[in-house]
Amino acid sequence: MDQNIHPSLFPNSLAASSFGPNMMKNSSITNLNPDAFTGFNRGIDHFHASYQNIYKTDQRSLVIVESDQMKGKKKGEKKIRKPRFAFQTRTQVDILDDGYRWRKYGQKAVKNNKFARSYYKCTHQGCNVKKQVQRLSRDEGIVVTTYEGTHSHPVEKPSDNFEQILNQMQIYPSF
DNA sequence: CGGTTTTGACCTGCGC
DNA sequence: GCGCAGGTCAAAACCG
Repeated sequence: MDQNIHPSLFPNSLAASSFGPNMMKNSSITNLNPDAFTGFNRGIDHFHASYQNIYKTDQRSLVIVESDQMKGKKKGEKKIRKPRFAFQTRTQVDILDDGYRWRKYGQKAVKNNKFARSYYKCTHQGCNVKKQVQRLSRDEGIVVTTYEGTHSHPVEKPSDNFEQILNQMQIYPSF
């Protein structure tokens, strides 16, 4: 699997639109630690991640992954390539409020993981953005959130900024 | 009552 | 083809 470090903070606008613009404020690169990917990759290696960055904000660590999707696609070119972004968060809270409204539509047990993965869809009409949330069993303090698709509408709760989101998290010693 | 969560069934891709 | 793993559906339960 490729493990190229992507040079830019956010390669394109998709990241910001997926996470919500407010979530990106106050983020900055302060550390890069490839070792942190080991457990992360084990969890979602079927995504064929090609770019991986670690972002640290305050005491909490975030991982941003831009990934290819559907490496082996069929001859019919009907498959649309949707970008997927994942980040991992050191938190004890599973539900991270990113400003969008989500409806849970599934939950599956993951192999080699004692925690289940949850599947969510954006409830806005006509917006088929999905996300999935999964806690690593090798490090219960880490939650991986994966976004797929781009929101076709503005954030529903613009008042929520990144600081408020961080306030929901528990401070852990990083790495 | 309407929207959301839960949960087992169903589907699909992939490796053997 | 079969079985496994991941992803989705949908009916029932839940909840404000």
